[in-house]
Amino acid sequence: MRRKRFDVVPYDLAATLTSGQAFRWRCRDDGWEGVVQGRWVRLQSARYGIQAEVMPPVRNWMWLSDYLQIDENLAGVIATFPDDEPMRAAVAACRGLRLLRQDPWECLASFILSSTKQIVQIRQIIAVLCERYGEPVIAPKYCEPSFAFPSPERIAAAGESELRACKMGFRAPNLLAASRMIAGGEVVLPRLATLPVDAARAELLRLPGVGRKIADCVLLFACGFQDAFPVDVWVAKALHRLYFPGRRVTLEQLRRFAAAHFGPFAGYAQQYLFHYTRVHAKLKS
DNA sequence: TACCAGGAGAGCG
DNA sequence: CGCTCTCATGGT
Repeated sequence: MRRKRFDVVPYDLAATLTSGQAFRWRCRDDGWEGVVQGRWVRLQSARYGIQAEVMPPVRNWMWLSDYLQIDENLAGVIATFPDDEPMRAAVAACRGLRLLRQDPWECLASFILSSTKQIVQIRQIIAVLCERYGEPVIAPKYCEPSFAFPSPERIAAAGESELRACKMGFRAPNLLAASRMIAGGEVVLPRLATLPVDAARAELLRLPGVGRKIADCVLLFACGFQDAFPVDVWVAKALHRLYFPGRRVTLEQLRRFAAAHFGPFAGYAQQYLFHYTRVHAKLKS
């Protein structure tokens, strides 16, 4: 086992890993276990930040510090948020919540599977998908077998009925067709980060099952476009309740408001609103 | 049981 | 345009 200490404060691991941006982290013994770049990882929060454990060999830690966005200046990000009551409340309630920088394919596939599903269910579908099609990953003996996220080629080689057997329902044909377009080089995901945001979004929108919301999730969570602002049912509810109480507002109006109101790190602000709203909904019920 | 879930896409007036 | 319906499945 190789250990690494990341000095980064504040960093709320639990909130970050369970706030609906990534779906494969599991809590065990006061730590979090997952797979990043095909490597098994265990993370634990500490006073100084994060303690990481991986299996040897390890050449460097860039792949992990990049994924965790260790070098992001969180205070600087938050300083760009609008100084209004909703954002103050969200920031106060979600101290240390951060955005990850994920693999574009895993992110895209995960969000194709996310539509009209609760986060618990999304996690289940993805777990089955990885068990059936992912390459085995070397993990400590005490762990049950773990798997990498399956490649687009591997999913493209599956049949629609096989995928439906993973409980993904009507999302199966979308995931299959998208996999085939990626595997065939029709859309090149690693290139998206080098494009202007509108061009990158247009590329994603060519994929079946990918509309504005899912495209924005991939742009934000995987391509580094920190002003991308995915509006899902939760964020729409939050924006409506907090900024347009009692008024009728369309989805497009909410997007335009968000683009104008939340600044260069709008996507970060969105994650705070999303998590804040969900935690509060949970407390109220 | 009924309703809803980090939507997309087609069909309609 | 803007609205409605369907798609599949399971949690609460």
